[in-house]
Amino acid sequence: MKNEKNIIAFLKILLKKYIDFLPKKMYNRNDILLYRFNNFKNRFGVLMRRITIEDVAKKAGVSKGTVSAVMNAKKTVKPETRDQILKVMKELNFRPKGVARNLKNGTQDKSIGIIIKDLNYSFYTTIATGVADYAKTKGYSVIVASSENDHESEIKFTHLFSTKDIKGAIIAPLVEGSSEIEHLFKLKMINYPFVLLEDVKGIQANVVAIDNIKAIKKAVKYLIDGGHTKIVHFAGPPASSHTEERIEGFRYAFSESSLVFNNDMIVSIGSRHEESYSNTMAYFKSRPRSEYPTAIVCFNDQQALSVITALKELDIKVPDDISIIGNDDVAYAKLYPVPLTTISAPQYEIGRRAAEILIKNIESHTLLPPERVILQTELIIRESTRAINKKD
Amino acid sequence: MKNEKNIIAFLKILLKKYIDFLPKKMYNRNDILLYRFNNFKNRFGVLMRRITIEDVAKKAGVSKGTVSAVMNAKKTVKPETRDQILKVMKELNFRPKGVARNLKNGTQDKSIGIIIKDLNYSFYTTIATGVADYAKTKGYSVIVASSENDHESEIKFTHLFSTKDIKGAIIAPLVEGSSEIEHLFKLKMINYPFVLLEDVKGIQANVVAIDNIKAIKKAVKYLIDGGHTKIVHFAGPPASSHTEERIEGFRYAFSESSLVFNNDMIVSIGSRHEESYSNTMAYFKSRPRSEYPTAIVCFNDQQALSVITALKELDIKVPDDISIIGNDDVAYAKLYPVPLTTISAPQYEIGRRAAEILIKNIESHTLLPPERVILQTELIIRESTRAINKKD
DNA sequence: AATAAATATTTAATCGTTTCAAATATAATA
DNA sequence: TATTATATTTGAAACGATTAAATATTTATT
Repeated sequence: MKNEKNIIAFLKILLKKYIDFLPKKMYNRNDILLYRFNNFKNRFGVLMRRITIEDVAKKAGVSKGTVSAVMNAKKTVKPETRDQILKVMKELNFRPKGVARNLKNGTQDKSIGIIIKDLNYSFYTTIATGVADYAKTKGYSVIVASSENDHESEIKFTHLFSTKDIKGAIIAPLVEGSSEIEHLFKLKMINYPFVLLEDVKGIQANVVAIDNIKAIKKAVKYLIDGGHTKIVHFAGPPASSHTEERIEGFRYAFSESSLVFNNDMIVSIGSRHEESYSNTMAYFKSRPRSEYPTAIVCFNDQQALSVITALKELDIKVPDDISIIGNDDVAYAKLYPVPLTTISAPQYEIGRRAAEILIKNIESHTLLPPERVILQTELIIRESTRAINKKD
Repeated sequence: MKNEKNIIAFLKILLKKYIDFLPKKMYNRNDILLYRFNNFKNRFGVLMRRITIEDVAKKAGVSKGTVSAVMNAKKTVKPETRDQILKVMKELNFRPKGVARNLKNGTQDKSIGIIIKDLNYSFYTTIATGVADYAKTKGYSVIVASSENDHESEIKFTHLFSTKDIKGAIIAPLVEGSSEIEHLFKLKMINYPFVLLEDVKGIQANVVAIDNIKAIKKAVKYLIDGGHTKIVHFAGPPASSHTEERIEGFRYAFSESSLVFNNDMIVSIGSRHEESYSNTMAYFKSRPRSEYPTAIVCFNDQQALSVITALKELDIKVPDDISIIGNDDVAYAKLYPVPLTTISAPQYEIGRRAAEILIKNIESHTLLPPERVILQTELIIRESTRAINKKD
């Protein structure tokens, strides 16, 4: 207490010096102080004792038990006592610590988490929906975390889940280069149940994934059978194993045909709209019409839409001049300006299966051996592709 | 222990009776037992003592401290001891309780939660992205929960967040009828910081929202100024206050014009694709061409797309026959078959502001008075609307 | 006024880890 | 062998609430 006063005094001095760093007059003087105080505390680890139920009890002149009773809406508390306690709680801005509340009689609520890569990409949110629907039938709530393709975030979330008594996690892992997977090993050590949505080299774990390689092979074969010879792949973001596998599938398809693969057929254009749009523009502007491909296999539907938009701009007709194949079959792919030929992944099913395995593991008393489920994709033919019959 | 054996014996009997309910031979005999056991336990509340660090310590012949050291990767543990402990942990399938781990030295990680209504609706995921981006600058992680328009889920999630030491929550509240808001009062009682994304009658809290009424008024006025007289509003899902406010705005717009409003102008068609598509079909098939409206103000862009799709099917031209206005300005609205005229809501900004207020509250030592922020929208005119000059 | 019954409050044990000073074992050195 | 340094392990005290049992207080009943 006394120490706290000293710190405040000290801070007042600091404030005079650093007042200009404050966010524009959003706070009144008092709040400025507290705001700074918090910042300072966080930055320099000056610990301020947390307000506990005991403080409230003392100030209100009752026992901890009574305060607890108020918080839990027990009807045994006399109204006047109750009011007094509530008042003190407000005054002290008392925030009971959730974990402590649940320590004694382990919380009832069952919940699992899913870590996806991109919150605004329907591929992942559809998976999450599959997870949520299945989980609900088993009485579990689902919370979603998105790493937004940041490996550090992924680590943070695995830690968060496992320390907050979220019972298990489904993870779309970021596998970059030789990939840091220490956090996954940590989970394994504490027997924390989890399911991966992509294979991760070096770790034995439950996996539910799609067969990207076969998927792309199918798409390429369809184009080759349709008479296409000048085919390219517009690849996705570098750090993704989806990107890698799709490239591999593309390459692989050629080994089974009479055409030969070469590296110029892989064009990395990303999948964010602005990025892939401008990369597409650049690609076509930098080469003569005679060198245009007749077909493009896109990384995903989102990217395909950007490509189609760019092509329209360039006055290249789809599919007359160039055929386009997407990937994912998102909900609105059939509504594109040109209804999109694409590879449909069973996103919802992925989520469902992953949730199923996860919950089985959560509820098992013994450590279960890892499972591996690979789901197949389907080529959905719409209007963005056409066969070429005249060889040129 | 002995009791546990009895239960297993009892279960064996039960099993004989209910063996047919088991999932198709996925488990070996032993697992079947455990699987059923868990089910049984959950269903009838037979509590099986949880495996604790003490069990591990005892079985491994060491103290709790040593086991803890292993779990926390301290380097002071002799390798053989470590291995032995890890082995026992696996054998017992020991899962340390997260909350207990964090009890002593309050977890470092700072996290906030957001409860949205629909994980697959970009309006909300964009808000969440705004939240996440701002939160990140303050060192907070964000987890997302989606109520999927289920009020019970919303309640569950508020409880989940507050008891898992998620530091605060941003909530897109479901306000149905006279609305159950007890859970929000509970949060207030424990001074749990939260921000609402819509006004909720009867509760004083932080709110960051958009001005739906003004938004729709603007849209309707634009149509009326363009000479439209037969305007209808395709309303959204019933339980949403967005739906209500938009209807109100629509109605209100007429009171400021020379046209008169009547209830037939409000058509409830929902916002899920299948639903709004078929409702649109039904709407037009059930009336003669002469009674078609010349303009439709849609609940949101998603719905607008379904409507446009249906109209195409019916061979009604947009905007030549009917003008369409959306709502939200989602990322792909400009790429629609007919680039969509729509009302742009500052989704990202909503998220940012909400996060800002939330974190300010979290970090304040005193209880701050509630804030209310109403953000304005903008009418984005594209190609799905046109003016009518000939009066008919 | 005495007693019983109903209400309200306190006390003390408890949840399952982590922490860290002290104890002990082991290895290195004189 | 005794001494010192180093490596391991132990064990009790936290952490911050909840809860059942014990106690105190008020109200009702005779």
